[in-house]
Amino acid sequence: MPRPVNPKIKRDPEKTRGKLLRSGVKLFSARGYDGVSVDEIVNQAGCNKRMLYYYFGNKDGLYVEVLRVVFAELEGLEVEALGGEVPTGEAIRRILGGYFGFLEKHPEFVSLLMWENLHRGRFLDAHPQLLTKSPVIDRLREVIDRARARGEIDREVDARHLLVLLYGTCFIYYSNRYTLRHTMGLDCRKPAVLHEGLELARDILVRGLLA
Amino acid sequence: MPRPVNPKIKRDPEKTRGKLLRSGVKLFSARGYDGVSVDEIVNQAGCNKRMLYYYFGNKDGLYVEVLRVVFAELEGLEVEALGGEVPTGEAIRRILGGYFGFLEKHPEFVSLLMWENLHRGRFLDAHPQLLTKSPVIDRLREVIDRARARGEIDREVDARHLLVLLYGTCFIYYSNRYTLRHTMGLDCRKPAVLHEGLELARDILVRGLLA
Amino acid sequence: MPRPVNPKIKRDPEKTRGKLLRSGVKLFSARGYDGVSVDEIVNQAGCNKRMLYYYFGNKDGLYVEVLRVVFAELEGLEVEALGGEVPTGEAIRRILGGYFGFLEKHPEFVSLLMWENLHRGRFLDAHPQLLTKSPVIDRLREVIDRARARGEIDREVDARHLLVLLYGTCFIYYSNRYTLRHTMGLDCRKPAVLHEGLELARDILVRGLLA
Amino acid sequence: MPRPVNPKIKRDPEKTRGKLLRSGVKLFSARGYDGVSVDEIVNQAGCNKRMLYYYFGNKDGLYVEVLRVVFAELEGLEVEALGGEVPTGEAIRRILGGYFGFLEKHPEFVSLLMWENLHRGRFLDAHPQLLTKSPVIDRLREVIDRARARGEIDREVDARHLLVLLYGTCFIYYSNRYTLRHTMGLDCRKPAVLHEGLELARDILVRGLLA
DNA sequence: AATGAATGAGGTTTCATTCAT
DNA sequence: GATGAATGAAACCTCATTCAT
Repeated sequence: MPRPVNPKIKRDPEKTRGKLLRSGVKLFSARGYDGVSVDEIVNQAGCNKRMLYYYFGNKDGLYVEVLRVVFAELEGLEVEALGGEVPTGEAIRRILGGYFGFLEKHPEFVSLLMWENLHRGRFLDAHPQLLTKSPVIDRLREVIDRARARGEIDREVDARHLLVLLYGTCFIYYSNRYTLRHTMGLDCRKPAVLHEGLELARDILVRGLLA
Repeated sequence: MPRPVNPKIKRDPEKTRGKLLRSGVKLFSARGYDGVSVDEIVNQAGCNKRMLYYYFGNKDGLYVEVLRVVFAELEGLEVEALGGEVPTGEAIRRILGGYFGFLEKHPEFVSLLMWENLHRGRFLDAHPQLLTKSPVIDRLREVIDRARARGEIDREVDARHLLVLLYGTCFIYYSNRYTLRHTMGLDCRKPAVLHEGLELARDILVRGLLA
Repeated sequence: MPRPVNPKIKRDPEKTRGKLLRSGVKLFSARGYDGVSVDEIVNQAGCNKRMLYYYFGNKDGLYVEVLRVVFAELEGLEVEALGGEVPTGEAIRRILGGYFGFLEKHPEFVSLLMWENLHRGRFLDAHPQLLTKSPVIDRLREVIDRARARGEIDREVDARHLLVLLYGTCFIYYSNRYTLRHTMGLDCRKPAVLHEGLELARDILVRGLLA
Repeated sequence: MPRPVNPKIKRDPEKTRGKLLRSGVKLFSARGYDGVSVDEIVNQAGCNKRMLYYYFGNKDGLYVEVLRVVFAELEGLEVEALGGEVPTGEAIRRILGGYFGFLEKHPEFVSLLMWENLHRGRFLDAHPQLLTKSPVIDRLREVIDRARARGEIDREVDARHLLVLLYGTCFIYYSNRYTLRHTMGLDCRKPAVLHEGLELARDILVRGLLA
């Protein structure tokens, strides 16, 4: 009598590795490197503790992979929409809208970026390829150049600093979500509040650049 | 007969408490709640471990005191400069300059605020008085009202969102110091870079508001 | 009603440290650094695991202290008996007897010396003061000089190599106790066997030196 | 129809087994049973961990095979040179020279013998055939008998103890290589030092036996 | 007010071994 | 004959906290 094929596939390397990685993303972004124990990660992943070391070497190794995966989400930030004949104001509006949308959709990105800054770039310095130069900068520089050629902008504008201005305007709504409630009385979990912030930023920054 | 006061006071409660508090500020801001051990704090403070429990109850207690002390530094943020007849543009310029100056002088404030946001306001929720509403908001509202009355501003502007815009513009240069190096190629430790950022922000935001 | 004085003294630092040290001597000599776990040591010492780290820093720290204590037993090896007017042959006999007696009384010394040699002097290189130059060498050199002056020895004899010869003759009976049973059929646990070895060594080495 | 033999043999059982064995010899002799992990052995052997269990059952099994191989090297110790008409003094000189040469050429033998003694013959007791009685003893007994018959030796000499004396004299230079540097100031890695030791031993032991 | 000694739980990592293919 | 995946136990060490003085 032939032994029936076991329907439970027990050995599935990619699945185990993937579950560990997803648990890592979730927990590390929520509580930071020091706030998460290896035990918690493997419990959440539903696998043996030894497997983490098998696939990632150690806790650091998993953390680096988590950063790699989450920071790679940046590639999903559309930048093509800036090319060609887009009017300058519209370009600025699109960048701001793009950042708000991206940060809204990727809270783990916000958190991990903050953890990394608090750790003084501890892991980024060891693995510089994890976070590369933003491709938006070059597009923004083109936008600025075109606008200056057309006379819409009447002075020199450093694309890097302008981008930081745009980015910081959006980032604060997600990074400081909890303290803004206390200091500004704004509940940044409400879509309406975020929308108000985005629209004010669009209004002022477009005017300010083109004035 | 009263015991004569020993001129050599060996026990100096305030000194010990103060040293613990300063060690806590330094270490908690640098490495966060989970990244610091009680042993490290008392070693840095040069006192016995038991003293921490004597003065602050436990690790949490010290942490809360650290937040209290550091967040209280906000009171040093001069806001009087906005009163009276300051022109609108100048007011915006002063707020931006004030934030840059404050964040530059209080790196522990930046860090602890970030830790607290990453912890979803864990300690702030339990101790709401640690971080109160910014007094700048009301001053800014007055500035806006005056400007609208004079016709310098031709639309409704929410003071809270405007302040977030101003604040976020400054905060990003300190909170994301390490990742901006990778993504924007900006070294925010250099005074010149910070100065460029401040001036661009002043230029664009003043124009944008008054346009 | 006054609370009676607790007769059980619970806090006795020197006792705890001492028990840890004695457990270390016993276990490390019996099974080597790698063969013993911290848990075993503290169980044997009857104290908490944390105490080992409190008193010795880590496993290495305890091991070094163990070496220090056991190697210091060498100081008990009497060397005064060689001074003065002792005849040359008697001096050699005394050294051999002294070594046999010492090794017999200090089996942990034999073991730890062997472990250390197998580890290529790993700990000794880091702590050279643990094992200093044998004071017997100088005494033996005097013995040789006197004997040469008297004409009892008719050639140059290097005291260092002569001492190794004496020492090796004794040491092998303790270091190779288990394999000598297989290769030579000698049970070195029996006092009679050791006595035979000592007497043959005395006979041959005294004759050989003075011939 | 017979399946044609594949000329490219990918599976080479003896090669894998041999590599594991050589890795075992190298690592076990250098760091002892407890100091080596199965992972290290298979990494050094360049094969899969499962292979160790396939060929040797478990870690113990490999260790026993390692002892077998290394202890079998003893057979290479020439003893024929003692036969026949060799003068007594020359026989002693040859045994000493033979031991020095053998120990020099087989450092793993020295180490594994020491590990085994430190483990109180743990593996030898379970596998007594690993280390058999030295054939040199019988030859030495013949030498002694002949010498006594010729009147060169004027007293009873136990061949076993004499051989331990010869052996211990040589062994100490290799077993205690590291501690002799500290206690005697002798660097036993230098050929000149070993040569001095051998010659002094020859001088004294031949004289002492024949006196 | 201040201290050194002590604790149990939990931290990260490595161990020898076996499973399923 | 050979492999990568998986496991539970145990390794060394650190944690926040409390006790007895």
